[in-house]
Amino acid sequence: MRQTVGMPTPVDAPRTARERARAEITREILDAARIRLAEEGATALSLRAVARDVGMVSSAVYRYVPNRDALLTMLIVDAYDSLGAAVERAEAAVPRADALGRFMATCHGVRAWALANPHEYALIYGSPVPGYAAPADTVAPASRVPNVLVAIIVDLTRSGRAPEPDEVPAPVASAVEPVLAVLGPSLSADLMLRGLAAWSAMFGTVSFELFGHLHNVVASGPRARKAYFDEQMRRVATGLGLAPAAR
Amino acid sequence: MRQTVGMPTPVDAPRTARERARAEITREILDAARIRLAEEGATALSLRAVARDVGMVSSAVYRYVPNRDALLTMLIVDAYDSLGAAVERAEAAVPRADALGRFMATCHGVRAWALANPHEYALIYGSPVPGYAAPADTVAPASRVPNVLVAIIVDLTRSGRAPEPDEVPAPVASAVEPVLAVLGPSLSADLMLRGLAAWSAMFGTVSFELFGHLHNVVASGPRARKAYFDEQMRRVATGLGLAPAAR
DNA sequence: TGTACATCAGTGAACGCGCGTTCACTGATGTAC
DNA sequence: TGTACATCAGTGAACGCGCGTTCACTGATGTAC
Repeated sequence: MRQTVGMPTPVDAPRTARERARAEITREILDAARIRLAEEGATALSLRAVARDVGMVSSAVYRYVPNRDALLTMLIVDAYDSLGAAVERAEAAVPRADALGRFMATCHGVRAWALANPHEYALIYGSPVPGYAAPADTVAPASRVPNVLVAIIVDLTRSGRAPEPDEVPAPVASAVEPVLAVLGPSLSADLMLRGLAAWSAMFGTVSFELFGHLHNVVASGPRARKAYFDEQMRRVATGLGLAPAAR
Repeated sequence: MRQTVGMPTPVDAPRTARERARAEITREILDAARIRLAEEGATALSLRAVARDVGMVSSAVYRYVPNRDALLTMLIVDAYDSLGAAVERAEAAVPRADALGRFMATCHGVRAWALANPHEYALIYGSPVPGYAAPADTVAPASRVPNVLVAIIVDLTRSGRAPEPDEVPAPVASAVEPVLAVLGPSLSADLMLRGLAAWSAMFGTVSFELFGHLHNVVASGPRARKAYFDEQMRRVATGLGLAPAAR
């Protein structure tokens, strides 16, 4: 259940033929579910349809998945992991000292993944699925992108290039205490607020594009859309204190 | 069908008893649908349930609503209008010269409405409903909030207090041509980009809060959440060129 | 290495459910003369 | 003002559908001696 598709855990590798088959079929079920999700969206996802796709009778799926909600959870974890891995990869390809480059790679990594996987994006960043409550398993995968952003900001402060922190009103400072405690004990409240703003702007901009709110607002060609996103993120980066000419 | 609930059109008022009854029952159906929507979300919305709520047999609803998609469209138009009216009201209460105040009133108006009507918010700003394509009727109501923002920016430029426009790369300038043509022929591409950023940040921040992404990030009390939002929007305002001490 | 038993995967039928939509119908309201 | 006909609202039954989940079952795979 905690097994991530495409990333077979080296420990706990299946030994017997039965275990091998079980792991493989579980993967097949998740793959089929992901395709269904991509084609019809989360709410139309049904166990019966998935069963048909993998060539089983519907009741047989219950050997692998306890129920529909569990399947949704797996897909959510999967989506967060897939997005996280893609973004980490994109960001890691940029030299550590190039903070602006790392930030822009992160932004474009998120957008590219979202455009390639719109329904999975909607599953995790769109309206919550009604009647479904995300369990704790999703927290860690969901933190992968924020972690990347925090790392960029922390590196920036370590290198002494972060902007002088502004004063933050006391109620605001205490409002961001939870995230400061978990992610960035070394960061000022001001810098964390900038980071959160960047994070919101990034996903807000992607969501607007993906959910159709840029229709008749930004020219619809892929190049125009990308140029628009790039420019907006560049401006966000400036707000974060990432100088256009890094170093 | 184009009749907006709560705002009976003075022209075309119903004359005969039959017409009066028809208008009233149509309103009852929409009200019931809105309540269902608020309680269970858009995807669970069914014509049969609405029929039960208003005390009719399911087939009778078809006298008033052609089908389920049409009902969804009415609810979407309704939601945009309700949000637009609330925001216009909040913004209009601030003196015209106080640009920052008008902007902040707009932001808080959006957030307050969203918190009060989470499912309606999700309907219009969350994941698109699968298999549903918004018709043209929704364009005008959807523009009410953007129109408010544009008016603030236009007033700002008229009064000569807008920031000096930055250079904008040519591909970006042409990307925002559609919105410049429709909403702000008098605005520079740079200022329009700032406005779009503010718009995205505003809804991005509200969506993050409403869709649960601030869980364990920003303290969950209503006061902390409001303080956080206020601070972020204040920073966005600064980026828009709205000085903290207006005038 | 061989046998007896336990575990597991997958089947097929069934349960009860709610959905959107159509259709022929009754009875009430409106309209034209 | 009164009557004959047309329009409309609402009923009730039905169609065909797909869903999640349970259950007793067969047959294959694994394990202990």
